[in-house]
Amino acid sequence: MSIIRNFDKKLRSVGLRPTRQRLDICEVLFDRKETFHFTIDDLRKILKTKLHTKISIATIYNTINSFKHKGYIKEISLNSEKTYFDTNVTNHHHFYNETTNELIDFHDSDVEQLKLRKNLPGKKIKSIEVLVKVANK
Amino acid sequence: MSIIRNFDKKLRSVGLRPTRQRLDICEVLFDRKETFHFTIDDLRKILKTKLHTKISIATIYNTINSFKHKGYIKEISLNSEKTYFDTNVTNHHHFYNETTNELIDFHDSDVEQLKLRKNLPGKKIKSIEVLVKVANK
DNA sequence: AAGCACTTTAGAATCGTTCTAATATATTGA
DNA sequence: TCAATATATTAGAACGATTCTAAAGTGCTT
Repeated sequence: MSIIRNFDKKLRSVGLRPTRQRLDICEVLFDRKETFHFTIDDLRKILKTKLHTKISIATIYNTINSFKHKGYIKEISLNSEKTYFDTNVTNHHHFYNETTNELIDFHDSDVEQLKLRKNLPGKKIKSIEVLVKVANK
Repeated sequence: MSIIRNFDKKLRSVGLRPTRQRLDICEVLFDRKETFHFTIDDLRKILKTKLHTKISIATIYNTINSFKHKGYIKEISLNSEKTYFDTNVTNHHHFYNETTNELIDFHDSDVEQLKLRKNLPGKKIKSIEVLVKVANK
């Protein structure tokens, strides 16, 4: 059972046709052990240089937006010029290195007791994200 | 001692000349009891409709960027099309209502034990921000 | 009041992202 | 297998927030 086959299923199961472009993007995003943080431009460069595949910028945006809506990736809440995405969709948080623009994961278990004392009546909590900004000493 | 006088001092103390434009912007941002969350466009509208003052968009951006660098306001880490600023520069966090795009403060004391177990050698922590995304039920 | 530094301004430029509508590809059903 | 239909891709235009440019205006010092 090839990886391609898996991605094929992964796409079909959420109603997306497994096109060459989407399979290539899956390969970059999901064929790896570690969490992957990326911008659209990062992804575009990897597709070009590592996979030698040319996908139009519109398709890259379309695909990434689909994947986000389907829950395969998530957008990181962070104010930078570019939007960062994360292939790790589990509950976790980030260090953001302002010197290098690098993102590093940390897990719920790395924070003590993230319990809110305040609640908002009539609202439901969608997510809780912690962002720790750091700089090189 | 007028408010204008105070803003005059506030500006001079960080090396900014108290121009009409900057004083008008100070009035909108700082002449209020509550925390103020705003986008550039919010500010522009208030200047126009409430103060009946016309300030070029370039000046609004320049001033807000100066105020940010001087520590009089801060930018909120949040991925939305527009950048949000906050006149509350103390340690605190935000609820972001995705239904209404509204921001609501909550304080350090509203979160239990925000202590990190993980640390990054060779880095210094600049800020810790918690963002709780909510939606209307 | 003159001179200099700083500030404001309109409009152009930039850049990330989305839109458009024409072309191509995948899927379905006969 | 071969249309017919639905979905996807694409180049390039458009958009929108923000920054840049360089010319004109203002505030401050002497």
